[in-house]
Amino acid sequence: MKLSTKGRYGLKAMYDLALHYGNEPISLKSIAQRQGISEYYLEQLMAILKKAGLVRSIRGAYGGYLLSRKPSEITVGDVLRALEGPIGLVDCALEQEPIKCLRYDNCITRIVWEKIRDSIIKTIDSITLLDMCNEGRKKTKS
Amino acid sequence: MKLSTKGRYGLKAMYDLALHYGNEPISLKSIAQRQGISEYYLEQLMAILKKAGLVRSIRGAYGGYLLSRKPSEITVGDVLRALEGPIGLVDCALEQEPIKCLRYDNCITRIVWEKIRDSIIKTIDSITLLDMCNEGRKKTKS
DNA sequence: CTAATTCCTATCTGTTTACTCGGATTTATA
DNA sequence: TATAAATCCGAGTAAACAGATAGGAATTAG
Repeated sequence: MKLSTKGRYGLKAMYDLALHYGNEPISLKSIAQRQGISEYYLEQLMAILKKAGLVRSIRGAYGGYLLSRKPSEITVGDVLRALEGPIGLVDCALEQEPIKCLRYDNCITRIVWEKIRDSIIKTIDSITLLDMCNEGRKKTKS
Repeated sequence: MKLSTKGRYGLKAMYDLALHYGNEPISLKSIAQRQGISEYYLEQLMAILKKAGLVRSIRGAYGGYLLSRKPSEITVGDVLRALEGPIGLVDCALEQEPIKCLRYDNCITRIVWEKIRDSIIKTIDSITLLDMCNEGRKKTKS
């Protein structure tokens, strides 16, 4: 039941961008260094996030990445869906286009997976990048 | 964010055993056939469930497996923990013995993973095998 | 004694993950 | 305009893992 590094690293990177929201674009290299991630690998994740419309990029010297919306308007769910695909612990209980096996209609375990999925969705859709930034500020104060 | 077949198949098997609770032991072969699972593979899962104390076995002809407690006293969480290990989407946010990286104390994303984990835990610990049986009865009636 | 069954351990194969690399393109600035 | 700093793009790879298979020993009801 583990998340891949896509989701893990991706949220770190998005949080990093959120902390710098409003300033100049942030380079891949600096994000990778701060967050302890392989730069080359992160590059691929940013491409996915860009395609999903969560970040935009500026090429060339002094270029980098920016959030394409305010931190308050990007949820953890947005990030995870972009990187990990539709939410769900099993293919027959994905939030979108569940893959129906032969036993689909009579399957009781499926109902369990759907309940778990819904609790995950409720949580990830309720946390924004801004929430995370505020949480971070609380920490450094104390 | 996918569950392995351990958890998937394991819960199916446990549900199957719950449906037959109170009767003679159920053979691996019959569970595998009803649930559409490889018999040999299921064997390994049952060994894990047995070691975890969730089922007991009777060897020899006409032997098989039985729940070691009443369906009302076994939760989905019990089954998943036995088969998948401590709950958590990332190693630094496991419910038991989280693996602390260097950034552990200052890591904000970790807090997110913990919230998701807690919502999963709340759900899986609130559903028992009996609940699943009742759900199944509802379905066949309608 | 026989057939049915669990128990135990080992092995295999395909897929996925996480990462690396090389080079093309863009662009701010000196 | 030259240069360095970036993003962009596609390919390749090693290790880990999932899922399954197999063979044979031990147990037991009939």
